[in-house]
Amino acid sequence: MARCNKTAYAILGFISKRPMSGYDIKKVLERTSKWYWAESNAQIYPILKRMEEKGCLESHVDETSGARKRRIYQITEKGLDKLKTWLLQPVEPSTYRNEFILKINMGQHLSKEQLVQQVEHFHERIQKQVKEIQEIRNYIEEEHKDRPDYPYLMMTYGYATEVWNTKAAWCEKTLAELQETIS
Amino acid sequence: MARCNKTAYAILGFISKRPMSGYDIKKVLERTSKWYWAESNAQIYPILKRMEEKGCLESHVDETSGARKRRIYQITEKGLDKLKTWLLQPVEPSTYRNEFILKINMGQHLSKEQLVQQVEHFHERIQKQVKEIQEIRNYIEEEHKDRPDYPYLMMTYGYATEVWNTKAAWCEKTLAELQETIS
DNA sequence: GATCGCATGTAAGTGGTTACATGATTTA
DNA sequence: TAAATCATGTAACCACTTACATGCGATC
Repeated sequence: MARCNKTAYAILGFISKRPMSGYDIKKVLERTSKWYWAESNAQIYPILKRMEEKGCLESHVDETSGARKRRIYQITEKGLDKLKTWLLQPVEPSTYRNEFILKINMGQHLSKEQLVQQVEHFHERIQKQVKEIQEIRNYIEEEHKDRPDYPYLMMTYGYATEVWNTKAAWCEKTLAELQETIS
Repeated sequence: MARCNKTAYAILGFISKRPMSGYDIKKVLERTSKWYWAESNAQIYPILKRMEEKGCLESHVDETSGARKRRIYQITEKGLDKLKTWLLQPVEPSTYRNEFILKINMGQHLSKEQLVQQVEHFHERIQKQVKEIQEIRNYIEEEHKDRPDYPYLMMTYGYATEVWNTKAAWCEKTLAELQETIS
């Protein structure tokens, strides 16, 4: 598994939940998963084609859909096999790139006020994300309790809530510390 | 700032702390920063060259070093200006790619035992990282209290400790939940 | 004299983003 | 009829990784 295209497996995984078009995948990712996985159109469409050629997906055109016709993809036996094999592989650390922490690390080159601004901006972003995650979580708890992946969705949203809240708490603590040294 | 090469700024930032060779940068990143920033040699060396051409860095060969001679880079006025300008820019969300959470999300395709294995493996990794971070933090607290960036290092290690501990706690909670539903 | 660590580097290829093109249908 | 939304797609370019090449000096 030196170089397995994770994006392809991600797409396979989302389609395994229900048949979808490329457009659907983009929407679903944006709405429910952008805090842990994102894709651009330029990735999605070529991968869908490639995976159909390989026999991991099959598709049909949805004649009932308006506007331009949608091509709906669904996972095949072979695709599901491949997905399951991948899911079993232990997750090895990939290169982290935390630009915010990098900038804090270089804090000596900024004034206290500038640092405070950076942290406040990050804090606002985190809080917005916490809110968004909470909203989707509530929606799923109310409308999708019977989904087969319901417990796993709750696990991931639980992870997000706890980790993001910790980040927010760190911001508050750090801002308080910075405030003290300014005055 | 549509497409500013963050890697270049990261390298500039680390060199701003003290003059270093490409080799040093790699070592320092690996030892102290790999939990939030990593680079490969194939990135570092060409970027060093390019930034010297642009006048952001200047270099000399260290004649005293054994083996192959080391080329030491240090930041210029221009480089420091560029770095500071970049540090002021607010950090916009970049595409997250959390393979572990992705796999948990697809948990319906795994058996409980397989899921437990995944979480345990992740847990071990997180714990190892927490320990590593703690070790470097202690080392810096004991040996580098007088560094100008000391308070900023502590902020970043504080962030790491809290966030990673939250991840570990989530693993423990999740494993307990999974254990219950198995037996 | 083999091997390890220091030190710098490159070729080839993959992965990914940005920005744009296209065109149909619905809504204002 | 203009604008928005649905829907699919591509060209060009940049970022990044893997794997390897090179070669010196110290150590075993």
